[in-house]
Amino acid sequence: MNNRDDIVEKLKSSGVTPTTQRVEIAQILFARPQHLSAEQILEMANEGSSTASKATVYNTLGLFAKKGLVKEVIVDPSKVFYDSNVSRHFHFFNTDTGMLTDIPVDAINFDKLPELPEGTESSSLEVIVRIKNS
Amino acid sequence: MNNRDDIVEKLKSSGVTPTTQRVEIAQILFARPQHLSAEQILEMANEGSSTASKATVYNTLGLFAKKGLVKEVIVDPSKVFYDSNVSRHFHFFNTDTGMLTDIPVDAINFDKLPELPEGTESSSLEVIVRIKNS
DNA sequence: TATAGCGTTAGACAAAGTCTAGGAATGCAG
DNA sequence: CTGCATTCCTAGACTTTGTCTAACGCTATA
Ligand SMILES: [Mn+2]
Ligand SMILES: [Mn+2]
Ligand SMILES: [Zn+2]
Ligand SMILES: [Zn+2]
Repeated sequence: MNNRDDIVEKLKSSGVTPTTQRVEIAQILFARPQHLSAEQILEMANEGSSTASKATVYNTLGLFAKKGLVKEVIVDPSKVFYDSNVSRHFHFFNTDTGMLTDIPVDAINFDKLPELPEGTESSSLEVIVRIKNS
Repeated sequence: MNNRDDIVEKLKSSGVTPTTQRVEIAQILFARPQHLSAEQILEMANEGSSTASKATVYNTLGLFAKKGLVKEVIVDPSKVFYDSNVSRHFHFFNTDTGMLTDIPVDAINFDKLPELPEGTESSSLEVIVRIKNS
């Protein structure tokens, strides 16, 4: 999922018109499974010759999230992380370093889960293990 | 844990000097198990005759969190919730309403948990079930 | 009464994110 | 080709949550 054409296809098949800026941002995100903040993506998008404005980066990340291309991870009170790994998994968050790392889905097993409140449906189940350097 | 004297005792026994403002904020929080944002607490603290500044509210919440009197819950990208229930439990977060509700500890059971990365120790294990109205 | 230490305060400041209004690109219809 | 509608992008103003600073208050102790 690395070259420009694959990315264009990926966007199209999610119903996202592949504009220059969106493809650029997608290339940054989908280069590998990773957790990036909007500000990091903005900076990376403006390193090479191509550019993208702050508004476009935020709009695009919002759009990608809505289309299921990335997942928002909310663990740091000061910024949202965008996760290019949308398969089911969990997270370690190191509060000393601010680093977010994956916990593979099979490293955790539930043998009991709660019933949802009346009139609601689940949109995600997140497990966050907060860690610190010992 | 409701009258002024109990609260003063609770603060003292956690090593927190019970100043007027801290007692006021503690009374708001410990009236019942609840999830309040800093802005809500600031507003509530300034409803009656007593007052507390923004800086003091944030300082106090940070101090309470450090002393284990409240727990910060990070689920909403725009604000931190302070949880006056510090016993082990988990959360539903309704993304439609912004409401945070408790999941009792015994409603979830793990039969497998991940090993921590080298050189780290766990400071908390959070489960957040994001829900929406159906 | 002097001094020290801690706590509180107003308001400036910082950082993440949103919004607005206009301009650029694109894709048709005439 | 030209005009027009639609979608997208953009700079920069703005909002919100939270932090910081510098001065001031309060209390205890000598
Ligand atoms: Mn924040
Ligand atoms: Mn935010
Ligand atoms: Zn991840
Ligand atoms: Zn709770």
